[in-house]
Amino acid sequence: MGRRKIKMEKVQDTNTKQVTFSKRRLGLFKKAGELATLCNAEVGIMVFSPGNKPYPYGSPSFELVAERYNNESEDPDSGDSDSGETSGDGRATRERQGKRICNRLNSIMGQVEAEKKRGEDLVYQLETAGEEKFDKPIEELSLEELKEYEAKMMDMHDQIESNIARMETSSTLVIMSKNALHSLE
Amino acid sequence: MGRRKIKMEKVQDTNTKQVTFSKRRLGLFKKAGELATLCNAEVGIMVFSPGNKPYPYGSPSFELVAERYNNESEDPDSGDSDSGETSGDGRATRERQGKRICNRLNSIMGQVEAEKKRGEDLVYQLETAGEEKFDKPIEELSLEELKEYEAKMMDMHDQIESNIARMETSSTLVIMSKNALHSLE
DNA sequence: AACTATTTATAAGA
DNA sequence: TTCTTATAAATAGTT
Repeated sequence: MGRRKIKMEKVQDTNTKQVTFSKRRLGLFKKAGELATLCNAEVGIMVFSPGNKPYPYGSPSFELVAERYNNESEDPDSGDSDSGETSGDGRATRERQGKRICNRLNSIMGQVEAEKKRGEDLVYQLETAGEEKFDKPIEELSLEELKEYEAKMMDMHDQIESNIARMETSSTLVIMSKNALHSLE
Repeated sequence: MGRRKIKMEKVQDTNTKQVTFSKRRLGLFKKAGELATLCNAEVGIMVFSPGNKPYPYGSPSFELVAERYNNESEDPDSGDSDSGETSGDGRATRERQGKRICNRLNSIMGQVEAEKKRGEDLVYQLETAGEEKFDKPIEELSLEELKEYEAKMMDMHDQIESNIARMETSSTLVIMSKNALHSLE
């Protein structure tokens, strides 16, 4: 799957092995998430790196999936019945449909607003934690590790803030769409 | 990865969903085996189908990997970097505590990385959809298009909510980690 | 950390 | 359903 085909045996070069592990672990987790999303399945993965570091993944969470496995043989009760889509009404009810969609969009807008506020609180929390963290000197190694975590966390914040910003843009589109819907009535 | 690109949402057709589940579950397991072989890692996977049937995979075995995870949650001394400390006096105990928390943080970060990757795909999809809608006057948006757009917004909302929930966990752990490290002084 | 040349996975089709 | 094939996606080696 790359420039060359590789033999399915332990990668010898330490650096290459580390890179391969990172790439493939991420790829594996992505595939797991897609399986969960596409097929409405639950997936839990635990990976131990050659350095014996644990890397869990779970949808909804590794703990829940593992727990469910442990509790197996409890309830073989299974009900995967999908809620069937109600078939369309007559064409004359277009207006009512439009209003229903408007309500739904309004609801979404509310959730977006709440999400935004929640994200801001979170950023504040983490920034505070980050500042306090460096007030007092800690053991060298631990400090280094914490710095690393902080950097990763900031990246994550940027990512999420960016997502929220994009959602705002999308929200604008939704508002415009709502106006378009109104014009249909 | 096939004849056509598919949307990352629940497959509706029951038969198609079954086929997709089988193919992708096998693909996931294969990838897991390759990761284990190439990188000398240990991998355990548990999948619950939409029909709630369990499909375990493990290298060396799901049970062993899960058991190891459970053991290390309680005995963090088997973490990656060698501290050389094996006795159980107060300082060593605190060090273990700190390391356990650090390991946990690393684990969560790993999961977040994977989610981030998926989130980026989602945002891209949403943006693409938004641009397409701008190709024509907003008044010409059909109800179908609006519904589609709304669904994508919901997906994105779920994604962001999930990311934020994980961030909350992470920030809590950072605070705990900070406290634990302070207690080393 | 990005970037391609390739290999690999897989969505439809037979 | 199992097999095939056109295409999307993952990634090995590179910069």
